Amino acid sequence: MSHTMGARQAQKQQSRRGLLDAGLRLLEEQNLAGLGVREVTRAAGMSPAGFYRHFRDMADLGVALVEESLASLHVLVRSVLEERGGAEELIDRTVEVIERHVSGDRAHVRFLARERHGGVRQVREAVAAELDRFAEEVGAALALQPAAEGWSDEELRMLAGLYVEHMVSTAAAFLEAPDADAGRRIAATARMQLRLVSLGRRHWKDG
Amino acid sequence: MSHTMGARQAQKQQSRRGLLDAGLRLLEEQNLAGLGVREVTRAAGMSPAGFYRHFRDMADLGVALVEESLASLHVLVRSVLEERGGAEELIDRTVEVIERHVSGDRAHVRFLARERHGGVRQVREAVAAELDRFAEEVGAALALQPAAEGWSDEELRMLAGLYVEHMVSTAAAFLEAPDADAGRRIAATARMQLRLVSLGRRHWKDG
DNA sequence: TGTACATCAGTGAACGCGCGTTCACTGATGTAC
DNA sequence: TGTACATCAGTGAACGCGCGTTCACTGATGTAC
Repeated sequence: MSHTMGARQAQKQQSRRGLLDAGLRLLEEQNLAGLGVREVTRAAGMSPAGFYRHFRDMADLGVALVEESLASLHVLVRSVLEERGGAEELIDRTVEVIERHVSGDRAHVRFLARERHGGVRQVREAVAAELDRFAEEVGAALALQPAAEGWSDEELRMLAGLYVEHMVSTAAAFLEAPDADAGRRIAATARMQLRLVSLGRRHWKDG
Repeated sequence: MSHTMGARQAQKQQSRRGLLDAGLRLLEEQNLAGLGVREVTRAAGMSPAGFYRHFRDMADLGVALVEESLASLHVLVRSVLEERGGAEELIDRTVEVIERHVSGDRAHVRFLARERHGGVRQVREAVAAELDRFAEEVGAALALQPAAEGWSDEELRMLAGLYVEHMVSTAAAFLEAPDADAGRRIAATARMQLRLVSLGRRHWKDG
């Protein structure tokens, strides 16, 4: 990954990207478990044997895709958490950011949704581990807010989990939206749901 | 399905069940898209060609599994909706029912979680349609509660959607729980989340 | 009840095919002097 | 800078294998009389 990379390494990186991109594209319409070495190399314009210079097998390629999928999600979460402003604007921005992310990086989001409960254990575990890290990150950010006064770690984790789950299922819903109108309805629903959660949060320490 | 079924039809039904059961078992560890005709018939003790007396192809078998998976989920939703009692007991019972359902019908629940965003369009659409029906059913039940006074249809649908999503993700979490202790933590978190949603609901019409 | 014919769930063999993986290879890139 | 050797990403052919699907069949069940 160093910038002092020889021509050979640079070419190898490029081939690897070619395989990952071809895989990602093919995975929009099928499962990782059903994806073949020959299929990916064909789509990437490489001979089948070449695959093994980059990955041990398909699961290995899958794990690499999880890593880059979640790297891009990390950017999203950060940008939501760094938002400032009142609760309403924060909710609007959050839903906007999710929608934009899904439309800008469809393939990665679809891959995550599909393989999160998919048939390849290593990949499932990689996704679960990363989502847990998100929830932690979100929990840490929540802890810094004044509204979190008096909340225990457990309570913060539970709230963070609720937000992460909501984010994931909203993203999945956007993914399936057949047209712009459906997208608008999903966004409206997601905003209301976040508002309801926000209300619950505000009154958590009342009763 | 009539009780006046000849021996021939009864045997055919039994073979069909054998295929469905074998498929369901194999699908605990892999995707529908990766499941083979030969694999299923082998597990069911039938010759490969026999498969075609029952299903057109694997997607067809998958759709049949969605139907029975959701029939069993329907029972669960009904039993939750028919609960009476205070909010706290209702929440406790809901989480209990979900946990019991997951441990009693693991294979069906896993199948739904896996194929909901899986690689077979027909199956994905069947699952989505059924989950929508659930949300409607839940919404209709919510509308009958005194707490729903003044709520618009849209608001009720949004709340029902939140509950259904929460149910699904809680079920998926139970599925992955490695031991009883993890199960207890998941249940505790789910209860708190439902309590928070319940609070939000109570104050929805305040502001 | 008995007989003759019809139905059809399940069989077993056969087909052509694409798969994952291996192997010795080639030739461009890298390195030592 | 030039030369001789080493490295190694990618090739193309080959392998054995299990796949989905078809087909003519068998024999138990169903039906008509």
